[in-house]
Amino acid sequence: MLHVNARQAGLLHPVDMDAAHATPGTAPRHPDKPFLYFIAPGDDLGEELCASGTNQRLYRVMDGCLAVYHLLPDGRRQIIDIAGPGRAIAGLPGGPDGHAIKALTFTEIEVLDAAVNPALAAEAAQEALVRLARHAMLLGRMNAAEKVANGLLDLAAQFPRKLRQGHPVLTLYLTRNDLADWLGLTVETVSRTLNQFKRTGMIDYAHAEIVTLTRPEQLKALASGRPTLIRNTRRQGEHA
Amino acid sequence: MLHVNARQAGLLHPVDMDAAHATPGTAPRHPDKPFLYFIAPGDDLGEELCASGTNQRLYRVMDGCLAVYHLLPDGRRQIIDIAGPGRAIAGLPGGPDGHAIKALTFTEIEVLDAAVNPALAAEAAQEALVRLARHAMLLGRMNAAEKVANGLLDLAAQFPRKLRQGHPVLTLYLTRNDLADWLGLTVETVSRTLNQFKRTGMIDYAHAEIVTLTRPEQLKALASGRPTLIRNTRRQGEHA
DNA sequence: CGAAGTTTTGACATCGTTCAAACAACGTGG
DNA sequence: CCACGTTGTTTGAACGATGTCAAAACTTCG
Repeated sequence: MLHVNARQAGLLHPVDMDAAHATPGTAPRHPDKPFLYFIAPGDDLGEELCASGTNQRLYRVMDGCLAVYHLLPDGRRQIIDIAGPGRAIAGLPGGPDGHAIKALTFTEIEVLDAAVNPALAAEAAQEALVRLARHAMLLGRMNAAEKVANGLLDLAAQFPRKLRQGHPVLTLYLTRNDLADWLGLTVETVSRTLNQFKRTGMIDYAHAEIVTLTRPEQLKALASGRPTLIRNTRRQGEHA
Repeated sequence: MLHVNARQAGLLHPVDMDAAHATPGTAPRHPDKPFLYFIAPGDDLGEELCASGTNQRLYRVMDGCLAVYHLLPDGRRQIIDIAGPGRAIAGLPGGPDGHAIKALTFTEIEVLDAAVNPALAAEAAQEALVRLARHAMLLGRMNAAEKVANGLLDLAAQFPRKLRQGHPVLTLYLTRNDLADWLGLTVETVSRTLNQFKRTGMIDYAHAEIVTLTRPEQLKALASGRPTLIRNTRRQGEHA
């Protein structure tokens, strides 16, 4: 039997393996019409798919998980956004400033031409902007615990989830490494923070990739950036 | 005689003081037509100006400098973008996720309705997205020196500048505090980094707000995130 | 001159990174 | 079914970059 681990299969979302294994990189046959596409975990949406010439592409995630990221010549990586089912993201025209997009699990996307769907394109840009601005706040002004709390809540909101004993259960399509590159931390710090959350009872997990949010309210309090009652001494970026 | 310091007046850009002092917050009389507007340093573009009802506003900076920022309930601030002459930025509809915009010097803007200029709106959104993505990389994956180098080069590119002895001269409309909130650092670190750049001859300044880039190439090298020849040991966010 | 705000500098603390190693999960090939 | 390699996660110990706190030096301006 073919083994597929929780992260890849998503547990909640079994996929058609044959379709998922279709080689990516093949240009859609009818670029003007919606086109369904399957991507395997780890695969990049290549240049061909990302932007063909001048006309900008739009991707709607039907199922699975995409990561939009940038690389430094150096090798450092920053994941700009994580997109789950329902999200539409724009493939910026390539070049040095063009971002790359990668699937974190078996993912089904709909490929559209931005010129054909200006309204959807505008909406996608708007949402990306709002999310990125929030993320900049996170990257520039939050500490490790706040970052991880925000990350978990974002993922919980984006990915369909079951309740287990009344608590939201979340399948992480991101590895600790992905989380680190998304939240501007290192793998070790992410791991330590998650384990700290587990010890204090805010979350729970047996397998690294399946997390139960046992105290979402506490996570929300941490994530919100509200002043803590217990004397918040922080000064970084503080304004009267 | 009226005294105006270098930061406020911009030295290179004398402004009509009477016009500049016009009280902000007054709604444009013809929202559908381009409308010129003057803002004094420190003034926020209020709700009235930022977004009137459902129709989104667009601002084109004619002269001066705007900062787009977010606040945490906490008081922490993150400046999302700095916009100089020529830049067009969108005023997102208010609400908890709506950003605030503030003038850092006497600033003249043109107020447009996004619905009336969809092309310009799309272009502004696109540029904002590209810049924000770059900034996320900076915030999440760069050290203090790289951040400051990038900040200086960005400002040098955005603001009209003279050459002094062949070197670009830059008027900082941002205080050290603004720089810190933009780059995800503290005032002290910004100050120390700038002084370090001065000591090593990459930049020079007598007044804190007028900076000469004496070795732009070195700044660019620092800012680029290229692996240094002298054994770069960094590992954070690194990928083969 | 004196008050207020900004920048700089120093001493010290700390959070997050670095480095190293053990551990766990998974898949492959014998 | 088991040994083994690979990849991801966890943990510990030490270090260091950057934040924090405090105060002095400047600048601006009344």
